[in-house]
Amino acid sequence: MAATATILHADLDAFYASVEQLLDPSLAGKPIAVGGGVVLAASYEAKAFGVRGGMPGRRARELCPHLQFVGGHFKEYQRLGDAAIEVVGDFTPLIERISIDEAFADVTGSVHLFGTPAEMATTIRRRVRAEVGLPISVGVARTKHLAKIASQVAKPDGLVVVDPETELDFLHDLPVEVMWGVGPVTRARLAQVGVFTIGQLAETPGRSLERLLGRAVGGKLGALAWNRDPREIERHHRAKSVGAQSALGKQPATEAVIGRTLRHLADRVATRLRAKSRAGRTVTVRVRFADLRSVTRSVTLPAAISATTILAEVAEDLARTALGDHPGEKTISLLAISVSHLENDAVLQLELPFELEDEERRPGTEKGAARWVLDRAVDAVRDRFGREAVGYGSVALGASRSVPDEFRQLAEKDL
DNA sequence: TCTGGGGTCCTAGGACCC
DNA sequence: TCTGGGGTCCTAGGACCC
Repeated sequence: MAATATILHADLDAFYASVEQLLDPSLAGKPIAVGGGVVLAASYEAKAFGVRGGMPGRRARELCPHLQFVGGHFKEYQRLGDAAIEVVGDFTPLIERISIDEAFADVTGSVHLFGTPAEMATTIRRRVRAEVGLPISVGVARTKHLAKIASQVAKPDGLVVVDPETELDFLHDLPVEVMWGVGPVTRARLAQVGVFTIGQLAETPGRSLERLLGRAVGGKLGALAWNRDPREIERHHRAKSVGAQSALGKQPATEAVIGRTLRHLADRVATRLRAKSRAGRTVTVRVRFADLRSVTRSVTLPAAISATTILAEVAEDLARTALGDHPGEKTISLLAISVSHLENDAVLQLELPFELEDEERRPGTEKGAARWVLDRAVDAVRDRFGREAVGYGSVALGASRSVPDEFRQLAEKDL
């Protein structure tokens, strides 16, 4: 018989909002939201009124007139999130952190040291509350997927252990939307064929699911409905892409607006690439129009790049192509740049041949190398004196920055 | 119910190669 | 010149997650 794994999923409750209530006890027990224009996180007291993350601030206020908005203490989120996950790390080195406020842990080999999984989970919850000051919910099960569902069911501030003997009983009464990978579209498609619970999903033939949802999603959901989840803990992932985006409200689709915004975004993306000693071959630009429809254009270069000016030029070309294909669109509401196909060691890429038509873009040529060296110099100055100390003339975008830079950094999934 | 930012994975069609 | 089959890469779009 195969050894049965035990996976634990730990998830801090209403994380940003709980941190704010911890930092300012007068907020405890009250409906609060972190954010302003958009709700980044809502306390459970606010959730009781229907306030949800991602909701426009105005809508949230309508639902909950006494809702109190608080500014985010972003550095504290990082510190306290790290501290909580470190408590989990005291029980096993096999930790997979999936965001600032949640992690999987494989505690299969830890039972001899720390007792049953239920005892470990109880201790983790008690210690996080005592040492960090925050509520955390924990799910324990044989698989990652089930552990994750268990922690959702446990919220707020609870613990759910799924006995391997009764896991299908536990799973099959739950609605399909608690599953990983079932969002609004998939939920609606399943509802159309009368599938609302995971049990009903399990009874649906695999062929039907694949026809309805596609091979990958259908196959995956069918397996998960029977709790066949082969995934193991992955301790470190490397980012596969690095990107940045900027919502613009409504702006005219002019060269000036697009150039300024893309240079700013290219600066952010390229700086982060260089900081990680990485570079990428594929550049993707997304343009969202006023009606929120969006198009993407991408190009794969013969060699990886991480220089700000080169990235900006490639991005501007792509944006021009995208807009050229939609001549009727005069207003844009968002621009984004993403770099993928990442390779290590940006320095080495300088030596590779490069065959873009434009001389200056060649990383292997003198001008390309000079740009890269200039970028590194700018990076170094910023490291010492701050990011605003020096820029490319486009960094002072400032005007409609609805989300603070600190939040952007939290959203960067790396590590 | 039209709201942010940073990501991952999948699909489908076409180009190109053997 | 038509025909078959398989594989890889690229591009565009979509669904989903935190």
